[in-house]
Amino acid sequence: MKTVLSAPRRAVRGRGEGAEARIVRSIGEAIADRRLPPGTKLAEESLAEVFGVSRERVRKVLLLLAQRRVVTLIPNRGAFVAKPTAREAREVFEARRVIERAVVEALERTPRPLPDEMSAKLRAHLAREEEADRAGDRMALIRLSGQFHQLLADFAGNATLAGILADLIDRSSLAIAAFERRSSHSCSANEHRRFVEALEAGPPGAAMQLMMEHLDEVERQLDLDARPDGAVDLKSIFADRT
Amino acid sequence: MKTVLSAPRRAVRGRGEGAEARIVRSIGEAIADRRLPPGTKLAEESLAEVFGVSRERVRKVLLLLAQRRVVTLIPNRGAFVAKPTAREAREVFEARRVIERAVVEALERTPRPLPDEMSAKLRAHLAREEEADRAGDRMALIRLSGQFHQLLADFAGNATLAGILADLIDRSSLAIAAFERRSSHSCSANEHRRFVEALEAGPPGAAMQLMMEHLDEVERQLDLDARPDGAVDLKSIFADRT
DNA sequence: CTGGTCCGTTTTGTGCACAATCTGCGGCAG
DNA sequence: CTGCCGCAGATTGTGCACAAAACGGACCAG
Repeated sequence: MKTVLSAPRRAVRGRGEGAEARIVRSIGEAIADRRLPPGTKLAEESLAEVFGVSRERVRKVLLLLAQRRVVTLIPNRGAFVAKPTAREAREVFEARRVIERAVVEALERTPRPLPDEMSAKLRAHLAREEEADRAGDRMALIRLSGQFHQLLADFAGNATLAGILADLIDRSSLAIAAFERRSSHSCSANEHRRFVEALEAGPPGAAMQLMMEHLDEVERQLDLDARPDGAVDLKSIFADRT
Repeated sequence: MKTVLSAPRRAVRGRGEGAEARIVRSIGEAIADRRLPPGTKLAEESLAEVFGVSRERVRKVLLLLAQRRVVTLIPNRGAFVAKPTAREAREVFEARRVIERAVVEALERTPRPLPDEMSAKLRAHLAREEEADRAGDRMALIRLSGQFHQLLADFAGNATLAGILADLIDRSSLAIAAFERRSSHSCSANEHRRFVEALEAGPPGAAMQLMMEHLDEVERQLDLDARPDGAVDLKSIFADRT
């Protein structure tokens, strides 16, 4: 008699091998999309209910997200969507410039014309961005904008760097959510298209130039001198009083 | 009557707020020092006993280390000291070049002469490296070598980048442990001293040049064409057989 | 009205017990 | 002798129960 074949047990709500990865992605996307603004409390019980898993699984997920600095864990208080400081925001953008410079350098080293697959994926992505732009779907535009940079990093061929950049992109979203000016309307789609065109047919260095300006532009649209909502730093306000 | 002041409860073995951080550091250092070579099994029960904490705390620590790619978690098999592939090793060194280039650029932008504190700390560190070198204390030399790069990153003033580099340095240690040539003797102390001298008094760009050569040299001392111990890639060996 | 204390409720933290899975060894059929 | 099956022991995974801590409102004194 054979041992009972272990029946595949996937259908159960929220279980299985990749359940944690799924929840991490789900929460991560919600944060990147700004559906969960910085400072939002992430109660374990609620999340467990929403995703149909046990509380300890949620706890594990929150620990992972905290490691990526996307959520902040305060002992005995719980988990909150991270609210970066102005300093941290600047550092994140600086780090992005450092890494994306290397990404673009790698891309500029690939022989022209670009491989068909790369070119096709880039153009398909641009199309989706412009589609979202026309439709006025701001949320989709934000997500796609991040994915564009991620796509470039993937093509650069260094998975380690790409992984680091992925975190930084998520944290950029957080910084933008925390410091965005009321009036700002980043037309990333446009700048992305110009970058791809420069990469495919521009003179050497043109793509790099555009990318650096693009990143500067995104950062410049933030109001990094203002304090993030409700987090007035009393210490700095009274620092020079006697 | 006031509420009872919460008595400090630190003395208990392994407990308290920072217990996990302590264990993470402890295991991290052991790995960086190569006392725990790649592939070593990290059994939960044993670690719990060693550090005098419960198994679930160890479990949490292992999850954190896994996130940093310093240990590998295999479902239902346990935790092992990570054994990087040759490709991953190359990627890590590439990523280090990218980040440390930015670090050195920042350092070269600081006005000369260097601030006293920076200069003093660098020289103190060099002294310790040379001391370890003379004493033939290879383990200390390895640890100090990593700390040197960490020190530079801290001075560069971007804590985010410094944190990313910290992970990469740990992973470099793993790569070195996995791929080091028998005969290699990296005289990092020497190269570090020359770098500091160039940074303090050399012409612009000299320090950068030395740092890039130094990183290349470290990577070149690895045998990245050999397979890591015992992990023969059967697929590639039989790839061209019919 | 202000400030403070107390206490019930809610939320987070931790240990424990049990379930699931893997590993190694011994026995047995061919 | 070889290969396979199955069992025993050890190790990891997960849910649960309880402990600890924080929040919020009520109450009260000044």
